[in-house]
Amino acid sequence: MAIIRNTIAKKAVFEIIQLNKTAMSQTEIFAKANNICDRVTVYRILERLVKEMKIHKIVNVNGVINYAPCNSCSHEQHVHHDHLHFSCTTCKKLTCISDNRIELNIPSNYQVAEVFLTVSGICPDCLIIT
Amino acid sequence: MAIIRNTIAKKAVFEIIQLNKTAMSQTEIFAKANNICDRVTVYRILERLVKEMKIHKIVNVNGVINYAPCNSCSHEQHVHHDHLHFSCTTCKKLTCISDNRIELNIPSNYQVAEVFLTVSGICPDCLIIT
DNA sequence: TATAATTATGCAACATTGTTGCGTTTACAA
DNA sequence: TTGTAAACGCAACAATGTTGCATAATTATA
Repeated sequence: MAIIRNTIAKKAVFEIIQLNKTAMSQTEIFAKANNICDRVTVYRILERLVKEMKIHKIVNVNGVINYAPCNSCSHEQHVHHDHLHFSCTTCKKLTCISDNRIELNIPSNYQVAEVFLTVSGICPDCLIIT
Repeated sequence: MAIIRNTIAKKAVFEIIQLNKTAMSQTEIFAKANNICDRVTVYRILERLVKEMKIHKIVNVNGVINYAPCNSCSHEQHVHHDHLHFSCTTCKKLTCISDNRIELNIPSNYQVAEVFLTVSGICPDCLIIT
C-alpha cells in the first residue's frame, strides 16, 4: 500500500488553498508558493490532495481547473457535493457559495459520480468597480 | 452595425454541431470539418455562433470546452438554460440530458448570467462495455 | 452586374495549461 | 541509522486556445 508523505511543498500548497477565500488555479497557487517547488510538483501535489479528498477540483466556465478547500465535507458528500460555485466572468474568480439542494432528473442508465453546479456572472467585488 | 455573413465554413460547422447527438470540442468539430477551413477559423466561427446564440458553450469536467446545438431555446432561456449536462469520464463525451428545474439560492449581490449543471460519471454506452 | 466596404479567412507565431520520462532526493518506518 | 518507496526537479512534449496581419470572399447598393 502506498504511504502518504507530508512534504514541505505539500503542506505549503495545502495551506495556500485553505487560507484563500476563493478557489484557485494551479497558476495562482504556484505564484503564491514562492518557488517552494517546481511547477510540475504543484500539479502532482494537487492531484494527490484531490485523491486524498482534502481539496475539491472544480472547473470554471472558461475551462480552467480550480482547487478549493474541502472544509466540512464528509467522505460521502465529497463526491456528491451539491454546493454552488460562482464563476466571475470579470475577475475569473471562482467562489463556493452555499449548499443548494438540487433535484436531479437523470435516466437510470447513467452512473452518476459528481454533481457540478456552476453559475457564471459578475461577483460583488467586480460589480462595485463597475 | 456588424453584418452577419453566412459563409460555407460557418454553415458546415453549424451543421456538424446540429447533426451530432453529443456536444463536441473544437478538435472534434475540426476533425469532422474535413479541412473545409483552418483550425483558427473554426475557433472564430464557434465564437460567432455562440454570440449569435445558435449554439451553446459548455465546459466538461476536464476543462475542455464543448459546443452543443441550441435547439428549442428562446432568447431568454439561452442565458438561463437550466438543462443538465452529463460529462462521461470514460469517453469524455458531453451529453445534454433534460430540463431540470433548479432552485438557485444565490446572494442578491451576485449578478447571475448563466447556469451550468454538469454531472460527471459513466454514460450508458461506456457502462455496456464495462 | 459591377463595385466598394468590411467581414471572414489563412498562415505563422505565440501563450497558457497540463503531461510524461527519468535520474536524483527526501521522508518515513523499522 | 538506514533502506526503500514516495516525491521531486528538469527537460521536453502535447493539447488547447489566441493574436496580428495580409489576403480573399460576401453582401449591399449603385
